[in-house]
Amino acid sequence: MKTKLKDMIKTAAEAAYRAGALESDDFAPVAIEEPKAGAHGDLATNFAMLNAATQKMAPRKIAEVVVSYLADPDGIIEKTEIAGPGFINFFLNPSAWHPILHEIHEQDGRYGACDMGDGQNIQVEFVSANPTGPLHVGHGRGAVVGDSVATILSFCGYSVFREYYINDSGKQIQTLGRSVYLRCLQSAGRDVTFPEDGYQGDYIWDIAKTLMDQAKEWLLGAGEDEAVAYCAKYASEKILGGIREDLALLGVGFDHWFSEQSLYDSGKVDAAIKQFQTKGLIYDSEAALWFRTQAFGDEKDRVVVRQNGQTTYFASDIAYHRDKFERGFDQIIDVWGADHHGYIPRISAAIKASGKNDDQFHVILTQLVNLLRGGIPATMSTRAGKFVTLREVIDEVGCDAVRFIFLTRHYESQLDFDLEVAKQKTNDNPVYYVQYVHARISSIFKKARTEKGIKEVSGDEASVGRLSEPEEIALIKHMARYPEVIRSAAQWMAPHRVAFYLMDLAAAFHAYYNKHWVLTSDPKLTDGRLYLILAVQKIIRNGLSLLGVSAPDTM
RNA sequence: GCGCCCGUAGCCCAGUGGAUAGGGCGUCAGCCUCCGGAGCUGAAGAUCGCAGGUUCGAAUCCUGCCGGGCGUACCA
Repeated sequence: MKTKLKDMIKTAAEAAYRAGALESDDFAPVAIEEPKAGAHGDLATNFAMLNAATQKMAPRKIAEVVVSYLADPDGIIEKTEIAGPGFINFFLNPSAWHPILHEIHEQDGRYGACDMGDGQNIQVEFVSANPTGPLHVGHGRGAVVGDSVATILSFCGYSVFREYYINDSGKQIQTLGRSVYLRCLQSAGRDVTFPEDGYQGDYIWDIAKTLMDQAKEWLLGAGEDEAVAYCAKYASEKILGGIREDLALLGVGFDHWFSEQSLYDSGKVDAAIKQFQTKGLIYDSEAALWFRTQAFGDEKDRVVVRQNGQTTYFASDIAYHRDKFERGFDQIIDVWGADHHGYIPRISAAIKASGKNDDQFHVILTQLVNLLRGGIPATMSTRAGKFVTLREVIDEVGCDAVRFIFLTRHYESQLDFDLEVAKQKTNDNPVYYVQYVHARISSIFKKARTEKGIKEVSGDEASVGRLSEPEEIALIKHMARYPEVIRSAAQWMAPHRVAFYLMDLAAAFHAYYNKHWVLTSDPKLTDGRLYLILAVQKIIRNGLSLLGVSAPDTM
């Protein structure tokens, strides 16, 4: 509808210029918006104001000229008004909105999709939590945001690849192995001290017990290095398996789980360091190797190989991000917790040093999550010892509610996640409000079939033409907005826009439902209304699927 | 100190330079003879942190300040 009107305005302005009524044909792009106040019409444009300078005319005068040259072959405009500083307000015929319904039904699950991405290969790397402990609720936020962004981008024509980077190498895995090993020794009654930097959680005890059941003799007899290495491998695989399960429960899956260790095994870390060394981007100082990140905008240079000869996490990350581009991705998106934001300049520097443009690299920083129970911080858990795990939250609250709560805030605002609120089935927790629309419509159709004997909905002109109630037109107008909401959600990588849209649509539906009867004694009117609410249901289902939330037929 | 994010009604949050700043919770007053009340209608409630600036127009852009969070490793 907006594009249609846009074209009409552009055509009118050009016609006015040819007729000599306007001074310049250098027009600003036409922007159409929906006025907040109904008295300002269905749609409006600030076209006249934007062009006041180039036309050297008063905005209201320009508006008059444009309106007088406006052609409306389809008769969609009921009337126009010039208002305020020079807005042109359009009041449309209600019937002008009817074709939207056919569009929705024809495109069905693809309604709102677009080809914005033009098939570009885009990689979304998210979660990537170290396999040294269970996921917590903050990881859950990154998982849900990353997953939903990926789904939306895919819906908008990008070829999306989801990836999880496993930090299965280096110091923290060593520490994990040592922690497990020491717990094994302790459980065998050996008097060993457990270091402060070891992993304290109860899950380490659980793993140690399992290991002792399986290989007690070997563990206690083997050399320490060998035993620690074995424990590290066993524990990290075990924990990673748990992480996969937790994410699956959240409806999050990946195309590839990328091993950090594989970068070392294939020599890609060494290769990256060597190549940057020959380019003079890595230098030797104080017995360590430094990357010249400062030359690319970082506040200081960063170490890639430490004095002790070990590479840093940054070294493998350089290799990893190079590898991403070598695999042919046009765009890469990293979803990180906000506590890693200081890492952006150095990764960005590494990418620029590799000859890539850093506008091909985008970081989504999800702000931290405060877990509460009834308003009180719920940092302590009865089971896991240290913190409440993501798994416990999903088990208690449910996947749909967890996802929706994460997606009803912009990822850049901090989030208080209250377990008590998340379990409530009130409008404090709007996932149910939206799902309820879907279930309610299913229920109406069930009733239509069983009690009215209605087999199918025709949606022909005679029935759709009966849709003239203000609430009906409001619903269709709302649904007409859906495609641009999706586009903006993709453009800004902001799934919360979809969530808020769905809540608004749900409100419009509930209001309609409360005021008007769908299953009337008039078959044509009933058919039109069923056609209308079926469209609403499709969009609710469509939108929820972009958020990874289910659309139940009964609740 | 420096860097990043956030300050919008009692509380939680939307808001793409546009007209009278929107929802939800909570509060108050109402709505079921019949499609699911996990619903609807109405009311009260805001100096958009503060002060400047940019322009026809600023919650939105710029500068400074004040709050809060996070970061500032040869940790990950």
